[in-house]
Amino acid sequence: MQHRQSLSTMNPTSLLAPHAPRTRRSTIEDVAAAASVSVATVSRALRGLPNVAASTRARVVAVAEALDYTANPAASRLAAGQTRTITTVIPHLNSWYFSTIVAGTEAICAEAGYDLLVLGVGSVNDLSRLLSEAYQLERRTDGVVLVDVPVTSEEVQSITARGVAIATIGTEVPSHPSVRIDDELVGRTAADLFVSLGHQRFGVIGGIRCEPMRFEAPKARYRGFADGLGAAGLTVDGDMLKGGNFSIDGGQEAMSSLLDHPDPPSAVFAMSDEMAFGAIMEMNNRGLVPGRDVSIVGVDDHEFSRVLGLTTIHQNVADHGAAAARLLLNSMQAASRSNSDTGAVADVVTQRVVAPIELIQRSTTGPQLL
Amino acid sequence: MQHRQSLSTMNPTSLLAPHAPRTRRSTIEDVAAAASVSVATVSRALRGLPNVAASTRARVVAVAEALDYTANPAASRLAAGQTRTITTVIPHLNSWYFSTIVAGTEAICAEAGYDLLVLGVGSVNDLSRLLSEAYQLERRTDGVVLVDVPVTSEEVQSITARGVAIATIGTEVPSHPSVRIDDELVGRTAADLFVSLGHQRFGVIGGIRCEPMRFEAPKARYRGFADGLGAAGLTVDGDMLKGGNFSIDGGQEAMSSLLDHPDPPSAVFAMSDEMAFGAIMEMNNRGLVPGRDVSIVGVDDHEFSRVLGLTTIHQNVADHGAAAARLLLNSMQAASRSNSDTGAVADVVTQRVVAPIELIQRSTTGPQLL
DNA sequence: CTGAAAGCGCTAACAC
DNA sequence: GTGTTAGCGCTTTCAG
Repeated sequence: MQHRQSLSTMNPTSLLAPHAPRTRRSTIEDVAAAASVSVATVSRALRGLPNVAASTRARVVAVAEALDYTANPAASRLAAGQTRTITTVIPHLNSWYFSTIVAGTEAICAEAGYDLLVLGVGSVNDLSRLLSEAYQLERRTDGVVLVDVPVTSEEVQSITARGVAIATIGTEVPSHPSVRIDDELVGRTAADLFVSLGHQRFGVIGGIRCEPMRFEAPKARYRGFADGLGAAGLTVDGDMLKGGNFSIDGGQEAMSSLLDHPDPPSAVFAMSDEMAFGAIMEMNNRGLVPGRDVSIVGVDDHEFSRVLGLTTIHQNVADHGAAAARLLLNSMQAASRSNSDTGAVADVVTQRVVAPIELIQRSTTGPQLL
Repeated sequence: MQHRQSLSTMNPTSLLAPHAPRTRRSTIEDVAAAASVSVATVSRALRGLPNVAASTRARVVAVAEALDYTANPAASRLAAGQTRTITTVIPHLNSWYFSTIVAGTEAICAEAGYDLLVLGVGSVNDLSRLLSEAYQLERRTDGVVLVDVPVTSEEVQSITARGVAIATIGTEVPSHPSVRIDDELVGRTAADLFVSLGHQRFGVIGGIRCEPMRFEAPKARYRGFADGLGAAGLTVDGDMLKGGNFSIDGGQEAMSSLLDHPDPPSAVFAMSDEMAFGAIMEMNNRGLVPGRDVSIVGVDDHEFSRVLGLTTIHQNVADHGAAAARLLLNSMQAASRSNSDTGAVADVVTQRVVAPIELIQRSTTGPQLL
């Protein structure tokens, strides 16, 4: 299969491979020829490497532009062993929280010239598929953003051993960049609010249910909530903690069982807005008015929260996605520098950012009556 | 840089390229050697091509499995000119409608062993970036799913000319597979509902605003709505059609101006649930009760619609994403077959599916009072 | 049905 | 600073 020759000797489209482009693309050789330099120089010039005379670089860049030349990604990947692709690994795609994160990540990747691969890991098996040798993670991506996916240190090991960079959102893993919020503070904020409103009987809708609780966030939020109440001499009953599965339906069921309790709560802390929505639905069904009969606070500041007037603890989710992408890119860059540098690389690689949160009071919280 | 040799003569990790994997991967040559066949045979066997003895194939497959071998995607891409990647092109990532579609598409791609690239095209310029020669669309993807992105036939031309397959969602382009709903029927359904409830004064919240209306759906929905009313001898005032931008805020503003009208509507057709949510917010602000003071119907059956009790016209968005992915995959397959076949390929390539819709009555619609 | 060999388009030593 | 050259790991003619 000799493209060049067939192109010059016969109908160019006749015998090409099934999916071959119908239009001839310029290659690095074309640019080299047109700029009267070697392909190596073109490669260096275009990638901004040192060891290229400014004048040469300018000429090469100009020629490349004129020829609409860009390196064939497959070829660079094969030759360099890098993919210029990063991958977001997410539990569900169809939830506001996750898709907003992806949006933030996508923006940064696009800006940096990286492709973004999206990988849903609904069940735990999916993660192991990703980690299996056969999947060839390192040949598909230079780095992964793990979004609220719990990983063991062996799993992290197995990823880094392949030369794939890691950043996490919502969780932290040792010696890798991460962005998260202070989940204990989230819980404490909710508690403080309820305490200040004079509530005394509390319910919590968390994430726990059947699943062996591998997620840290719910635990931390609960801890913060209990601590906050404790500071005011108050407590939550163990049986007032219900699992809501971070879904609307789960939130509704949890609220239902909370309200069925002989001594129901006057204030409910839902660990996500979506669960709070379900809880509010259940209140409506029972003719209860949020903020009057029962107060409820959520977490996230989902775009619909203001529609319902939900009091919530805001976090800037899109920013988290973007920030994690930036950290990941930085760490990859630092890692590659470290190979040429002499030894000790600064731990820019291990930045942990704890993003701010903010209580947004709307109408679903009010003072304890009677 | 001779990997093989350095590996056998020295510390394997010492002189590798910066990002080279730390663990040696098996290559097609390893498999060939272990199975005592040529690399060509391995390649054929593993890809299920004909011209391989069943016994040979079985042996090769077994060996490959034992060695955890999978082809290096970059190498296959370079050699074959196919990427085994498909790309979803979407206006916004952070909206329920779009992210749900992506979720559906992702599932199918994963199943088929394709990678899924996500490309946001917020503004129109982004589309032209994708189409620019320099972006090398065909070297990044084998096919694109255009989700509600309006394209001219020149743009379609430019994509197919590169050998990239196309499928669309929400729109149709000549001779390419698509999945959409019957937008006129959507409008008519809304109209019929209002008519049956005895309403006479109508408002419409559509997508139009400043932007030159390139989108077809809003137009078709409006047409259907007007037709449906017409069949009952009713009409919509031209100044009762407001642009809501398909966003919550837009819906709220639109509703606000509708209600400010001297003779406000008793029934409002919002072309998306999200706009309906904004509209309901505005009603709440004014102390109006949806379904009693003003009826409103949305489109989509967004997951929050049931929280608000919104009457809406349901469409199965996740299915649309999956269906489009399947059609795209099929058409790509058909296209590659057509190169080896003699002539005429069936027009499986051009399937258009019109997905069903369903009216879901909840509490935001009620009979006309007084 | 199978093997040999020529690329795909680029990057990275290594020499000059 | 720049050119030469040897691969990266696969696919695909072309012979047999």
